[in-house]
Amino acid sequence: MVYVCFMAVDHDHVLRTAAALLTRRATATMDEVARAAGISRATLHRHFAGRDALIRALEDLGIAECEAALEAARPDEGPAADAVRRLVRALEPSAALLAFLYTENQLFEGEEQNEGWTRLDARLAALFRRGQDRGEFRIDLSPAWLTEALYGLLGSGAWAVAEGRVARNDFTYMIVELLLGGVCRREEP
Amino acid sequence: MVYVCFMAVDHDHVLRTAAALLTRRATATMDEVARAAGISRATLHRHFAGRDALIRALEDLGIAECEAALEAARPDEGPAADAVRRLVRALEPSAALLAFLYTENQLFEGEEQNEGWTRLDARLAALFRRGQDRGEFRIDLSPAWLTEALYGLLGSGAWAVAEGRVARNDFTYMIVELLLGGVCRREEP
DNA sequence: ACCATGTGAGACGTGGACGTCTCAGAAGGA
DNA sequence: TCCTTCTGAGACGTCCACGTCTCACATGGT
Repeated sequence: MVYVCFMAVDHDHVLRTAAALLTRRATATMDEVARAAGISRATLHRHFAGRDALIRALEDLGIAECEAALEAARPDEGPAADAVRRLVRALEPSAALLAFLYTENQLFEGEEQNEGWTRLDARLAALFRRGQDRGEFRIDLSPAWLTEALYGLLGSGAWAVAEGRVARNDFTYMIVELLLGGVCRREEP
Repeated sequence: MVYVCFMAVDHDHVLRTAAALLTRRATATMDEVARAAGISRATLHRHFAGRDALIRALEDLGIAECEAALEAARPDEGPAADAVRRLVRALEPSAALLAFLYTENQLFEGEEQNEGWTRLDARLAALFRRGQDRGEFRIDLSPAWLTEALYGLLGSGAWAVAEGRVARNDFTYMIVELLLGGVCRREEP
C-alpha cells in the first residue's frame, strides 16, 4: 500500500521537452508538446492542468534556472565585470527559454507577472549597481536599463544562434563583449 | 465619372493605428484593431484581406520606415559611430513596431520571410562593417551579430519604455551608449 | 432628385485548439 | 494470479477568432 510512482521524474522531462519545443515554435499546440515529450495529450493534461499551467511551470523553471545561474556566478565576488562574464556563461543554456518567456511576458502584459521576475530583476540590477559603485561601470546607464538590455541581448543571441546567423560557440563571447565593451574600439592603454 | 476615393488616406491611418495597438498587445483581435481605428470589422477586411495581409502590410511599413531612417541617417557619411547615433535616433519612432515585427517573425519561423529584412540586414551590417574598416569598431564582433544586437536593443528599449521602466527621453541615449560604448567605464584618455 | 460608392451592424458558417471524459490495455507490485 | 495505477487513443462538446455575406444607411457627386 505504498505509493511508488507519483509522476515526478517524467514531470521534469516533459517540462524540458516543452521548453525545447516552445522555444523554437512559440505557437506549438498542446498536442505537439505532448508528442514531442513522447506522451499523449491526455497525459500531458494530467501533468499540467492546461496551457496556462504549462507556461507558468516554464516560467518557474526559467526563473529557477536564472537564479541558479546567478548564484553560480557569485555576483558579489571580485570585479563586477568578471561576475557578468560568469553570469552570461552560466545563463547560456537557459537563453532560449529566457527569450521565449521574455516575449511571452510581453503578450500578456495585462496580467500580473510572476514575482520571481521582479526578484530576479532586482538581483541583476544590484550586480550592475555594484559595478557602478566600484567604479567599473559607467553611471549614466541605469541598472534597470542594463538589466533589460541583458535580457534583450540574451534573446537576440539565442535567436541568432537558432537561426544560424552566428555560431553557437560565440554566444557568450559576443554578448559579454558587446555588453561590457561596446562596439567601439578601445584606445590602447 | 472620375474615381475620387479609393481608400488610400484611411488605409495608412488604419495601418498606423493597428501598429500602435498590436505593438501593445500582439494578440489583439481583428475586431479590436478595427475598433481602435474607428472602423468596423467589415471595413477592416475591405482594407486587408485578412490578418495575414495586415501583418504583411505592417511588415512592409516597418521595413519602409527602417529604410527611410537608414537613408536619413546617411550611413556612409562621416564616422560610423555618428552614423549609428543618427540611425538609432531616426529609428526611435519605429522601435515599437520593430519590436513587434521582430517577435512576430520569430513565431512563424517556418515560412519564408520578407526579403526586405534581408536587404535591410545587409545595409545595417554594411554600416557596421564600414566602422570596422575605418578602425572605429572592433573587429571581433561580426556585423551580423551587431545587426542582430541592434534589433534586440531596440526591442528591449521600446518595451522598457512601454512598461515605464525607463524614461522615453532616454531611449536613444541608452541604446546608443550601450551599443557603442558598453557598460565599462572608459579610461580617461 | 437620382445613383453610386463606401460603410456599419450583424448574422452565419468554419476551423482549430482547448479541456473533459471514457475505456481498454500495459506495467508492476502484492 | 489478481489488482491497482497509469497510460494512450479517441470521442465528444465548447469556445473564440476568423472570413464571408447581406442589407440598410449615409455621403457625395451629377
